[in-house]
Amino acid sequence: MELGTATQLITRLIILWLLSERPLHGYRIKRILADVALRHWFPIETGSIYSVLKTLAAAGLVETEIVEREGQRPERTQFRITQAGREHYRELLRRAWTEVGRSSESFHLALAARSDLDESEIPELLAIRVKSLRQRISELEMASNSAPALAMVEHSRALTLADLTWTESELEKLNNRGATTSDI
Amino acid sequence: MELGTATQLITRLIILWLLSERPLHGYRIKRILADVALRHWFPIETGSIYSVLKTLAAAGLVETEIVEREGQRPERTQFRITQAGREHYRELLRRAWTEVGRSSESFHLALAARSDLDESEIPELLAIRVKSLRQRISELEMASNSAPALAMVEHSRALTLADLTWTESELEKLNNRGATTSDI
DNA sequence: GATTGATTAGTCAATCTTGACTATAATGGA
DNA sequence: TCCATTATAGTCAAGATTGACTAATCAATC
Repeated sequence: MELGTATQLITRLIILWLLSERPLHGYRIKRILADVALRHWFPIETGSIYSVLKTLAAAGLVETEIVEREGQRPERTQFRITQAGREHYRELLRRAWTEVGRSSESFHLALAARSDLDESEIPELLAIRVKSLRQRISELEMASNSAPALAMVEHSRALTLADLTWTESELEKLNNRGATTSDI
Repeated sequence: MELGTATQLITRLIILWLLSERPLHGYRIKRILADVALRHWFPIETGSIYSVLKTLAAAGLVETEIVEREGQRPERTQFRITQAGREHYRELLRRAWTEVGRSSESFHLALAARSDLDESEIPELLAIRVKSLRQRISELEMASNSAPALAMVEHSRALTLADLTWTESELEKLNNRGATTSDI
């Protein structure tokens, strides 16, 4: 079975990841993913959960386990990962380990289109970016550090730091240039 | 006017970016974006171009300039950015400069779900990742270096290098551990 | 002048994604 | 006891995205 977009890959991967541990119903998945720690890393909308479950079921990667109800609560459909699902999941995981994402960042467009804003705006904008990056880093430092999360956090921190370094040096270049031009 | 997904933001931004320079028709945009250098950074599918143009037109950010034909070729609808479109464009650019993307990477899931693959697979997978990252870096080094592209390339290179460093150190940790365990 | 292949300009059905909304049940407080 | 609030479990219409496909023209070759 083929996958479409990058979004789709990650969404399926997340659902399969949760189901690989134990059978779950849609709403439970929704609640698990709503947890602050997870939502931050893997944001998925409510609708997508059910949509993806449906697709996975159609592909035989997941199957309806039971339709049960607790007390007079609404019915809920529990899903269980199949053998095929487990194999697919592990295959997706291998790809996730090896493939380097080609995320098209809007910041890159900003750089390419630099001349479309007043050059005088750029230092302020970069300063805001620096602030955002610092904020992100401090968030990461306070992040929960259970063992598996730790690697994620550290990887993310390393990349964000590199971004910060780059951005700061760009900003400094501008400030120096600005200083020399106006001081002479 | 509000924007939905991150995908949507970048797609609109790209189209507005191209239109900010001169009026274009859909197919021309398609060809411009099909160029290797651009496709690499900002991949957009054919269908999305026309879809986004339609949305932008409905929002008054873009207007149909002329429907012309060259010789007996099919008609083509040319679009021109409006004043509102220019303002929106510049606003999106400011956001692109300042906002730090929260891209949900599947590699992070791979790290979180590390125990779902055999630990013995991990070194090979990391080695492949290292190779992919090296490849990406050498691609970036050969990349076209017109002035606006340069900043993009350097930023990307800095982040990819940080990723490489992180991944290599992770791999080395594993190799050392493997060596000591099996050598004693 | 016929055939083949590339180019042009875009369409559209299938699929995916979003998030506001529904309908019921349990809970807490006055 | 009654009412408001929150929790449960999901639906669905509206919008976004994909990419294979169409239908015509032009260019080159046989």
